[in-house]
Amino acid sequence: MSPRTTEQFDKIRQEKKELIMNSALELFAEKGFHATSISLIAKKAGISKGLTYNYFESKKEILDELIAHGFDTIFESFDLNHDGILTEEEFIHFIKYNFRLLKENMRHWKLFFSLLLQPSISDNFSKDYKERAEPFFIMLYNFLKSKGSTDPEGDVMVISAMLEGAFLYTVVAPEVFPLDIMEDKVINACFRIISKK
Amino acid sequence: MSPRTTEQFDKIRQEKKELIMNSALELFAEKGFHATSISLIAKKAGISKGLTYNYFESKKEILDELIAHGFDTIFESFDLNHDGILTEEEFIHFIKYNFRLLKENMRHWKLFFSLLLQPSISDNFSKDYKERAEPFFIMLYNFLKSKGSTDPEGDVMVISAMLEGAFLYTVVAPEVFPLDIMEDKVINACFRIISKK
Amino acid sequence: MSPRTTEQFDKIRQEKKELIMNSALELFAEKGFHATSISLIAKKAGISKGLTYNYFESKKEILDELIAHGFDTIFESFDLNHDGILTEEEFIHFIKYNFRLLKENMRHWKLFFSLLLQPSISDNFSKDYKERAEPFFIMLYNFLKSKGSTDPEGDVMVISAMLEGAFLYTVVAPEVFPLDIMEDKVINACFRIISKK
Amino acid sequence: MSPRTTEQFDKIRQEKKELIMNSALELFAEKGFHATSISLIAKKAGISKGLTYNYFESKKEILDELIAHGFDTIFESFDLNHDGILTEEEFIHFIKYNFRLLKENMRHWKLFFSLLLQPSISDNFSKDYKERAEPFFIMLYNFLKSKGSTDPEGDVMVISAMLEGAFLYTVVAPEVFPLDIMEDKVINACFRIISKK
DNA sequence: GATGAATGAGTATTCATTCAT
DNA sequence: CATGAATGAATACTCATTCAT
Repeated sequence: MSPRTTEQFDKIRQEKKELIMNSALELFAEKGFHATSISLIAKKAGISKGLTYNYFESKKEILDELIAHGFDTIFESFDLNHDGILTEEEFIHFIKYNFRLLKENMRHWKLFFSLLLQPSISDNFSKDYKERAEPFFIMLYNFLKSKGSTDPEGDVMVISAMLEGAFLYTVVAPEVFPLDIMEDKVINACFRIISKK
Repeated sequence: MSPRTTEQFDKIRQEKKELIMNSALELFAEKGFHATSISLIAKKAGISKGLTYNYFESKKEILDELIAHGFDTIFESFDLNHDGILTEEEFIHFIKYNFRLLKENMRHWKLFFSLLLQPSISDNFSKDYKERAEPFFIMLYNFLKSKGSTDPEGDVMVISAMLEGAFLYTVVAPEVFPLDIMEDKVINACFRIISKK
Repeated sequence: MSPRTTEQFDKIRQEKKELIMNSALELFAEKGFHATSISLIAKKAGISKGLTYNYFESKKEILDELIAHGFDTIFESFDLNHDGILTEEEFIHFIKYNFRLLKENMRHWKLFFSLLLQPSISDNFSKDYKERAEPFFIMLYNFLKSKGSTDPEGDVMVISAMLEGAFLYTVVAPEVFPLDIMEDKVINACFRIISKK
Repeated sequence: MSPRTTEQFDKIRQEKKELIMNSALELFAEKGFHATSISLIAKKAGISKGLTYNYFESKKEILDELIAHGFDTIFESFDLNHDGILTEEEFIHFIKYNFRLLKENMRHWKLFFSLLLQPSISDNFSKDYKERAEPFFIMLYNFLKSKGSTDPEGDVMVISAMLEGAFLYTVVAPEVFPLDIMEDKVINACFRIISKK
């Protein structure tokens, strides 16, 4: 009977917000942004349509927060403060870590791929995405250089293309390209690319 | 006074249909199927909304014809009746040929990537796509085996992932990943993967 | 090679016009005026959409001419210039004659019933219909009076209601109410109504 | 501040649904199904177009519910559980009762007549209608037999034709065939048909 | 905070009608 | 006379968003 504390309210708000975002993420990833209606999101979240607008200004804002949150989940956690040089073991760990992130955030990735392909949906998703991915490329570049690559830039391109392609395949046709198998093959191929100069 | 001949009508129909399909392809590729309205397609084609329905039963039918036509353009021309073994030169030619196809059909590819990510838009696009791509994988498999690959299946995976990723990058961020540069890097990387056992 | 005479042209025009009207009648009777498109009428007539407008100003005009022609067919031919008194035999003939007209113009009747029920389609169909039917009622009235009816007006009402109902049933459910059987029953019932005062 | 209770919502829904159905019935009866637009229904009901779809899936569904409701109103209330034999008084009451139902549901009848004439609008309206009318015919048949009719089937036909015709006249031209007058004439005529063998 | 009724702008689609040939 | 491409207004229906309760 005692009034809830501010903290409790905040917690409830936070949880409800996440509930909505999760529902939205699943639907956006599966059906696309435009084909997903607010009604559907609300229904999936088990709340009323109107309540959605208590937490988000618009459908677009849900997407924006999903993008922001997805970036944080996928890239931020991706803590690359090693100014130093990666060993081979660390590189392997790095690739594996990325595959694990993919596995855990499949729907984010699916959404992100869609957004990359449809820039009109989210104005500067593409730009933000590139900025976020930057450290990844730098790290890869440094690693390849340290390994003696004579064309580290080109190697970054092909390796990240391979990774991106592997991710896309995994997201789109997981039954044909199982993640765990892809992972090993990709790591192995990376080393073949690196070691052969 | 006298009505147009059948040939004249056929010509008009042919041309107008292509006009509509081109407009639609560009918009579908750029904004996505759902975000593209018939009005917009008509406006881009410089015709009235109603006329669109003189040529296509529905918006979905435009997409279906685009898919069919895209498949033909991208895969059919892709004549892989080499039962024999590819030489290295032929392999290089094959990769280059694919990059050329990509270059010429950028918008088809963009559309196709989108459709792969949103299966709900076109019921069995995904299945059809896989069927069409099959010969490609077989050819690659045979080539890798002929080159003495101890894991041709795995190599097919990583190489096609690299190609797919390169295609995706090229389509999505051509300014960062220029097609011509990618092409050379990819060919080079393929050989490094192959030769190193 | 010799140019057709005016008469030939008129004949062709007349025939084509009838062709269109027949197609339209069938469709209007079956699907209703609004649910019948000009395209469909043209297709059924085996001509082009545009040509229809060479013979009729509008879809509405086709209906108007059908109504006019239907009136003529159903009522005009119905030559009741007997100022004198009908014998019983003549009355029987009269009823039979009407059933025969119904049989031969089923679709006109179907259309007319529809129009009676939807006055908005044809502005004064209802008025015209009543005017046309007037002589019929008068004749019936005179006949009943001559037969000694004490309430000829009332008898006109019930007998024409019975006829109208029989017509409606025949048009709407001919399998349950076969025309030939209805005919005998109705004639018989008329006499029972008349003779019993 | 607190949201409406379920009861409040139910009441609103109930009332608004009836409002829409009443508007639709009036328009369908007057102009026909195809000539009545959703806009018009909404305007007549004093609500927005969109709201209509909050209550009905489609225009067709409005019609279906009107038919179902009309059947219930016209036939269900029509309690003919007399397994026994009707007296003449009961028969008179029965006819009068039917005229009263007609009077109270004029628009339903008008709509139903239209639907009978255009089976394409509602797939099995005709079948359902016949099923619903069945008990009526059986009752009439039994009554006529009990009165010593030598051709009860034929008498059912002509009497129901007369009733149907009277209904149609009343619906279509109430000013020429006033319901109350028709009623007496019809009852009277029925007895003349029956008593005369 | 929570509900769902209500709105209005937008979307795909149809169709009577026009018109160049 | 004849064709069918072309138009534009209308129609059924959807959906993000607002708001009274």
